[in-house]
Amino acid sequence: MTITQLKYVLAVAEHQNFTKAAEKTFVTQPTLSMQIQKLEDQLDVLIFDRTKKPIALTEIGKKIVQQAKNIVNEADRIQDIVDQQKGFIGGEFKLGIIPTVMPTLLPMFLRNFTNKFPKVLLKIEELNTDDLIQKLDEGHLDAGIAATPLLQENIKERVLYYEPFVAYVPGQHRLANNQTIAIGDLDIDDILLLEDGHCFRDGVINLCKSAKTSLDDRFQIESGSFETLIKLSEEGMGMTLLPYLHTLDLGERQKANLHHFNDPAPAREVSLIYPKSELKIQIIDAMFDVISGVVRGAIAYQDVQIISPLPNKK
Amino acid sequence: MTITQLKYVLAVAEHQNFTKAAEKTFVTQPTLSMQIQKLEDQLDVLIFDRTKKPIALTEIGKKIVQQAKNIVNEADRIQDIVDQQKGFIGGEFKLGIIPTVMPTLLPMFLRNFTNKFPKVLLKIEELNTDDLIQKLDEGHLDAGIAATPLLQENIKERVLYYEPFVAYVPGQHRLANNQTIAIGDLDIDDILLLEDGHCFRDGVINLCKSAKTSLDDRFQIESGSFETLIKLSEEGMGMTLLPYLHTLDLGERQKANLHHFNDPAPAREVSLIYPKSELKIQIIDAMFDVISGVVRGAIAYQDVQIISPLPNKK
DNA sequence: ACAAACAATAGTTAAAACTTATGGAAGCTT
DNA sequence: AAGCTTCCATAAGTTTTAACTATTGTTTGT
Repeated sequence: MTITQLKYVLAVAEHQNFTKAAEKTFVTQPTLSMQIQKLEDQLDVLIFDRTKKPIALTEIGKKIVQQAKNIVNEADRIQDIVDQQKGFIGGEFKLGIIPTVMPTLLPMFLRNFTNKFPKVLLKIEELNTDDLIQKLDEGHLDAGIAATPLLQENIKERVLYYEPFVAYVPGQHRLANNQTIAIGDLDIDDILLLEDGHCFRDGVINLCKSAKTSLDDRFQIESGSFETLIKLSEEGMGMTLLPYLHTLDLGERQKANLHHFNDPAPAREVSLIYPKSELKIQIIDAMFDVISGVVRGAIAYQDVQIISPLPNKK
Repeated sequence: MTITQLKYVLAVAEHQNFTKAAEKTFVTQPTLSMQIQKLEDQLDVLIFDRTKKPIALTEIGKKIVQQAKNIVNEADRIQDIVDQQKGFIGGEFKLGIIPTVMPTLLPMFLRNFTNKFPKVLLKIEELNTDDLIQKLDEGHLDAGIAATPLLQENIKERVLYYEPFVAYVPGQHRLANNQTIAIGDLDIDDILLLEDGHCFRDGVINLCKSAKTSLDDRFQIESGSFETLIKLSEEGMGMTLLPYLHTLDLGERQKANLHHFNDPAPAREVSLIYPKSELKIQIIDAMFDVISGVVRGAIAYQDVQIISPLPNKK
């Protein structure tokens, strides 16, 4: 049994297809067939049920895949241990970022980071929180940036910053004349929300719940971008809430419509999250330091009230 | 990097000698040299410091060995998972037994076990408790039989039986006329002990401590076998304590010198112990069942007071 | 029934893992 | 200090195996 064989098994298990798995592992399809057969012979079990379409794992195959993941992960850590000992910061690093953080945070630290650690090959992906957690668990990502706390068993969180919610209230809105705004002023039915799947949406819903109203499921306009929400808001469809960093990019005219909350301002906690296994921890450390340094200049809020990003289950 | 290479590294790390490690891994010494060099090249670190005599691990080498142990153990478990799925009970099984249990317990279950599970290749070793725990941790043993509780982080215990202490009091001794005996009657300075390293010795010392006296370190006769202790006892050197199963082998004349304790009789807890990793758990289960079945007929004590086998640290 | 998709098989090649034989350094011995 | 032993590295040759290309065999869908 070799580590390579186990990697092949994992690839086939993941793609449920020998040909695709072969591409991903950079070998030809017959190589996969043979090596996996050899492993099956040696263990004297069938790992895959080849009669099913698409190909499926047998009962014991599932257990073997689980264990193979352990082994391959542990094996990968050896290079990591060596890198760490040498203080080497490099290699591939896969980072997932939630959509509502991506466009504002990434430009702030990306150049800085790649300059400082040129040997790290960053692969960045935009993912919502659920997918992010899943990919971290599966080892497809090395780290992620998301709103926290997530209360996940196998994931560690290191807080990068607290980003206050800012209300965008167009001129004709009932709250337009308030200098500042209180959580109690909010009415969920009056607020434009991002479409389902964004944790910022869930954060806003939680915020309003904590105020007074209970969300009932009547018609609401939802969109995937804050730009759209702002436009809709100006059309008189209601107010909306933006994360603080997004407000920095607005034009002067739009900034006039911003209303900050009274202290303690509601805020989301944005963290660097990564598996407890701490694979590539030295790169994670480096990234944390860079982002913290960059953000410290941009966000100076002290007195905030953290709003949970988790959807409220019923 | 291959699992084989990691096994080679572990072998050399263990034996601190390429030649011996080569024998143990059933390859020639140059194979080891080359494969380990290859791994070192690939990782671009030195795992071994070859200038030291005997050969030593480098700092990073220690970390690599630690991780390699994980990987190899996890890899071994795959075969185990398959065996378990198939309900196959077989393969090599290394069992360590403490000296004071070995001669009485082993004959009781060995034949029974090998008959029932002919495909298990039992390798039994006599070891004192400390060595046993260490070898379990290092993966050199699959399970052990020892006096418990041991309070070890990585070791599970399953109680096989409670074995009462029985006093052996020769005719001329001050306690010879007592029908039964109480813990309070014991005087540590008057009791013949096994030599240092036996946990039964520590058990007896703990027992006497719990009675009244504190052990002071003046001259005592100590021996490695109960037979010697009995002989010495009959020579008038004092009394001694025996584990119950040992008393079954005595002649009629010697049995007359046995004095059982009042209830609750002091007893040692004898358990099957094994690493938390539960490698080969199906064989462990089988062995537990066999031994429990055999012992149930021989030991029927209910009301016992468990004496710790751990040496009392000062 | 035919094409497409996909895995298995056959045959071949290059790499690797292992062997035996040998060399060289370090530590003991007398 | 010369000689012996121990022990690891190196060299050269052999065997094994992991990979490739090309092809065949099955199943699925049209």
